Amino acid sequence: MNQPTEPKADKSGVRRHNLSLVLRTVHDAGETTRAAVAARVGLTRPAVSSLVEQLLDLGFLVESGKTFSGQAGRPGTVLKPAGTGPAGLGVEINVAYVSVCLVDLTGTDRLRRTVRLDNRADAPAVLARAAGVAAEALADADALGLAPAGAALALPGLVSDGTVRQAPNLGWHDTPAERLFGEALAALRPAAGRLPVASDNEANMAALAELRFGTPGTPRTFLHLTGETGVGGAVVVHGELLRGAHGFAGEIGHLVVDAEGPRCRCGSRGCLEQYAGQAALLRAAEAGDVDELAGCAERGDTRALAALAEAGRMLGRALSGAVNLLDPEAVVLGGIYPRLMPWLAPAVTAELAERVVSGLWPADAGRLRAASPAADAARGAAALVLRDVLADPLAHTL
Amino acid sequence: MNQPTEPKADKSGVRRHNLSLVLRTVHDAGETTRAAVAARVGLTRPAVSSLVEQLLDLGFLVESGKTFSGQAGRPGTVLKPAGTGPAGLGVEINVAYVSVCLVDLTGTDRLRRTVRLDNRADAPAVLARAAGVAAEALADADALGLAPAGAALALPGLVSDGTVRQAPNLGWHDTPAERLFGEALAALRPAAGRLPVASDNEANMAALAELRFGTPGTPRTFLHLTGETGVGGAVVVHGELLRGAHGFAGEIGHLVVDAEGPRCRCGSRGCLEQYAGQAALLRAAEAGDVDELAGCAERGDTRALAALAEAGRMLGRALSGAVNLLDPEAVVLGGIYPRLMPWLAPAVTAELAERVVSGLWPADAGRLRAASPAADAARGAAALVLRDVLADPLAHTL
DNA sequence: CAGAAAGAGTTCGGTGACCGAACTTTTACG
DNA sequence: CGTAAAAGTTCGGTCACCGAACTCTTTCTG
Repeated sequence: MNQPTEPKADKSGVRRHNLSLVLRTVHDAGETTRAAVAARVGLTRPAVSSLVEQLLDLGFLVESGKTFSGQAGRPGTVLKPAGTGPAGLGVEINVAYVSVCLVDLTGTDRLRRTVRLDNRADAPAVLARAAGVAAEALADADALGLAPAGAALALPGLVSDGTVRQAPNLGWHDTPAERLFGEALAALRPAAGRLPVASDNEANMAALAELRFGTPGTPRTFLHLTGETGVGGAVVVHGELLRGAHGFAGEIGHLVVDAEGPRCRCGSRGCLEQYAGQAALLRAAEAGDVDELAGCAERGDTRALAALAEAGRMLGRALSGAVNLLDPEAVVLGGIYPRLMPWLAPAVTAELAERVVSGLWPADAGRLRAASPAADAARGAAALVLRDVLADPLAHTL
Repeated sequence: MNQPTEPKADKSGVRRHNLSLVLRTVHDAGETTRAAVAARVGLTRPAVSSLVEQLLDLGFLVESGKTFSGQAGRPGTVLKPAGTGPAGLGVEINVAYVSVCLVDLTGTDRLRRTVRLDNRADAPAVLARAAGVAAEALADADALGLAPAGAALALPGLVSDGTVRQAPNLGWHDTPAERLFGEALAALRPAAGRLPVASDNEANMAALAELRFGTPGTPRTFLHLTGETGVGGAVVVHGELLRGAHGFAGEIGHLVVDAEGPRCRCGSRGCLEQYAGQAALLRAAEAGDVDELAGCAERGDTRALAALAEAGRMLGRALSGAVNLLDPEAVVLGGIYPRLMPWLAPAVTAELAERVVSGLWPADAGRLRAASPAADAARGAAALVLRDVLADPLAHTL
């Protein structure tokens, strides 16, 4: 009985909602006019005018010239999301690097800073180094005319409530990452002291990036797999991340594909990760890295092709379960998989076709797709911040 | 770009929202007063008074006496959901029976009518018979002071957009069930002509029933399995059914537990259903029905115990995948399983403990639970209707 | 090259829904 | 019996949107 009931509605709530609605409408369209927005969302033109005026004042939108429709009638004033002002700071911390980016409201990557370093170390130290990189980015933000509205961390592990519950690849355990990062950043840049910090699993962030920056036509309900050392997964339903009860949803890498298979570090046996993770794949193909593997496959190396086919079969098997359970419109493969698609896809597709309840997976083209190269976890993290801004622009002012 | 943008907010929308909010608050509490509602939802007392007055007028709430707090101060007027007026009509159509119930706003089953008959027949005929049973129930509704606000069908198959895409156990295929049922009902009872008809898969309806009528303390994010001829599944996240892109989500029965296992009628191999479905279970235990199976198990029959242990293992294996993917707070087993829990649960629990990513499934008591006997699909269907009423009481008036 | 038509945007009075302060009603307590 | 406390109501104020009427800018028409 103590769950926080959904909030009441009152007139200030109406205003907030409609400000967000108008901002998101302009954002989705890229460019529009007041009248077009009004027609789209069902508000009257005067109401939209008033909302737009406020959004202009606050720096979320800019006017730029007039439309040339060729039609009769007064041309409209073009509205666009502001390229200056509110921005999202995305910070990806991975085993071998930290990558930071600043993305503005138009969705363009205005600044990117990637530092290769070994993060399998003491969590506070790693987070302090990441905060250092972020601080450099923030130092440049002013010159770019950007005012970061928040920071988000993409982390390789189970994340809930701002804490990394476990991240085997980093050797972290119950690390309050948001707090540590926030404190380190505030120490380096007092001006950034009040910057809200969010965090999530890198697979979720990558999925968010795909949603926001992926190739047009990406559906809004999909499964996203990230092939890295292990196999990360995320579930997006109707444009929203499915986080589950504790924020751990999406662990596709530990779906069981062979009950009696090899022991996995998670304690189970025969997890997908043991067949389709980067480590397993390279071992089976006797290749040193993914480039080499792709090269071997291109040259028709039997061992490489067999390893890829087997990995594809296992991916398909695990995915068939996930598809039966979640009924997505598409499955998106990211990380190392896009490069290996030609050799993985046939086995994946075959397995899906055989194992998914019929009707649930019509063999349309494009239901199995490679992640967009533009969609990395750091940008996804920035998108998470921007999503908050779009959801309640007023909250990100002052 | 053509997706229906979320609706604008305006003042009439505020009113609708707050009417729903107040109604749901009273509903959740069972009994309250205006002042308590105001404190709970954050509206002022005058605002709540106005909203309550309208809800009283419309017949959604009733006043009943005064509170006796023993405290100083004027006692409050007790508010309750009306036991007369709006009601939900739930209709479950299964292989061997049709069950209809009328549930009022207090959540009590006011009328139940179950007819055993063989529904493996021509869909229009079956739906017409079901409409007949529903019409009888509606005929009694007046006497009970109930005004059905809608009907919902629980159907054993894949349902989307009011149509049964496939229902192997009934032999249906692309059957426009909502329309057929609605037309048959209108023919029998012209007064019910405008009754909106909804429909969903019976597993989803059962999950909804568990959510609404289950034992108190049922979490709001859970997996629900229904053991019947096959194995149905539903996913509830934060109190909402997860339906997926086309409405087919939740097919847990076809998760693969043994890639080389027996062929399933879905076309795949080694689906959970082949091990833990009623048919498979009875076959393995050489029992005629579930009662007999439970009896054998009670007497320590080795064959029965082995069959149950094996089914439990397979259930656990499939569930571990689903838990890794969805991070629920609990798993609820319904249908034939509650009766078999003592013999199933150990194997299920063991398998979950081994295979779920650690931390994601702490071995709390009550994370694996039997469905409440009060939660059947017909009541779930009625709950679906009532949920709509609670979400927008004004829409169900005229 | 007027004049009409059309579409974008603004002005302005109206309305509905909630807020807040003050008021009334009802109970308990000393 | 007076005071305190809580429930519920009354009433004026405010805010955000609506709708009709208006202005402004462009294209089309004869």
